Amino acid sequence: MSPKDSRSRGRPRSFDRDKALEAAMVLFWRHGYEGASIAQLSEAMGVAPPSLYSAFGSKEGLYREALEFYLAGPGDIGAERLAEAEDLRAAASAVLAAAATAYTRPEYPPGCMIGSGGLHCGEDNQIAVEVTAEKRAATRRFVLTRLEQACAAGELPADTNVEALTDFFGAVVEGMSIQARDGASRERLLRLAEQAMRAWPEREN
Amino acid sequence: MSPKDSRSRGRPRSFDRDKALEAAMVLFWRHGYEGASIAQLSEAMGVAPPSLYSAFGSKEGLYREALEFYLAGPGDIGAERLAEAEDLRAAASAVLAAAATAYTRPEYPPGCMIGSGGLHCGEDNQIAVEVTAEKRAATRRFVLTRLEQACAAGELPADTNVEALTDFFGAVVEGMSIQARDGASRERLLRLAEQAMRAWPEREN
DNA sequence: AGAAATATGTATCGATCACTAAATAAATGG
DNA sequence: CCATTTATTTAGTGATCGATACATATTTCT
Repeated sequence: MSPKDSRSRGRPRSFDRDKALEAAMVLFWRHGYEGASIAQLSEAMGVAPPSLYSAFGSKEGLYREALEFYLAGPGDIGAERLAEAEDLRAAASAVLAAAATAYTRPEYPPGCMIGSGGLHCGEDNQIAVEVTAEKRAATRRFVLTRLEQACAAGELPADTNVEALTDFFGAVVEGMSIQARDGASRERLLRLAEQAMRAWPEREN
Repeated sequence: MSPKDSRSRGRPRSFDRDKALEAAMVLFWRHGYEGASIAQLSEAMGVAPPSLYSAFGSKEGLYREALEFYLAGPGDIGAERLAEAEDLRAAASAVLAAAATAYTRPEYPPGCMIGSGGLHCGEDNQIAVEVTAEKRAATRRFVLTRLEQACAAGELPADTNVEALTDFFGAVVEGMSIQARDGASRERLLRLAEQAMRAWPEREN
């Protein structure tokens, strides 16, 4: 099952699966699911369509793997630090700063592949919309769970509306992604994040 | 030039241009520029392709007119009230509330056709991305100008970073649009907006 | 009435879409 | 060596894309 397992039978794959995935990720990132054609993907990946389909199953399968590749690579803004940090407010600020950095990497397309991706598709490709939305939803669930814990532990004022704070936090991240796509600089996004943190409750104790 | 001008020569148009535009707007709104095909648009508008092209020139022309139709109709969140209101902070809050309402109308697709629209297209359709981004940019320019005036007039604290506040405000609106697309209720968006307003400076005088 | 102008319906256009059938190449197992 | 297995190459599949040619219908202008 694992790729480095004892060499399986048959002709070995002639391309680097991760390098191909990286190229596909960039194309989907920049042009969206429908905006990246198999012909373009095939060319950018250096993999002819039959091999592409043999390795990834379908365009949808390739997209799903590209999303995972993104989340584990340039799309990782370290949201898990919310769960580890002692100072939750500082951790939230650090996540926003990481987003500002991640969404303005000169070597990658601007914005977030997930936060502002997969929003629109034709009727035949709604699955791509759903797959991307589920990634956003998973992040929001994670943040909400963490904020509920924090509220119970007194790290947040007892009257905090954690759902509203979670939604707000997600909206800022997603809005930053759109503004990055519109050309906002890293510094500008960092100042946006600083402004947003004024809505984050201060510690009480 | 005007449609109700003295009847022009030639066979009169047999469909209601605004009704057709409304149908096109809804399709573009829900599926995006590339996700809405001419065949779907033609069917939804009740207008065969030759008449469609005769009336709107091209798919891009139809999209541009649908955007204007949207801005003047269900997409109007009353941003101009920022310029008129005495209490700028209350006006900003009202705009966010109007956005929460506009993005969750049961008779229309969720979210904002512009705020979270036209973000991704194939290389041949980048013009649609640019047209939509320019609408977002125009709104940001308007808000920035207003906040600069307010800062000069003492309606905002003198040390306010108006650019950061403008970007933040836009990000919240755009993030609300994405969350609406993801199924957030109107009430939830209103609470998000309320949370966001905590980052808006209080009056000093 | 007849000419000019504009819109409509029918029937497509070539290009591109996601995807694959068939033959060939390159590896392992016996 | 030969069978088996898997990947690659070549050359396409039918479907749909945005857009249009052409003939016809309906109006105004002279």
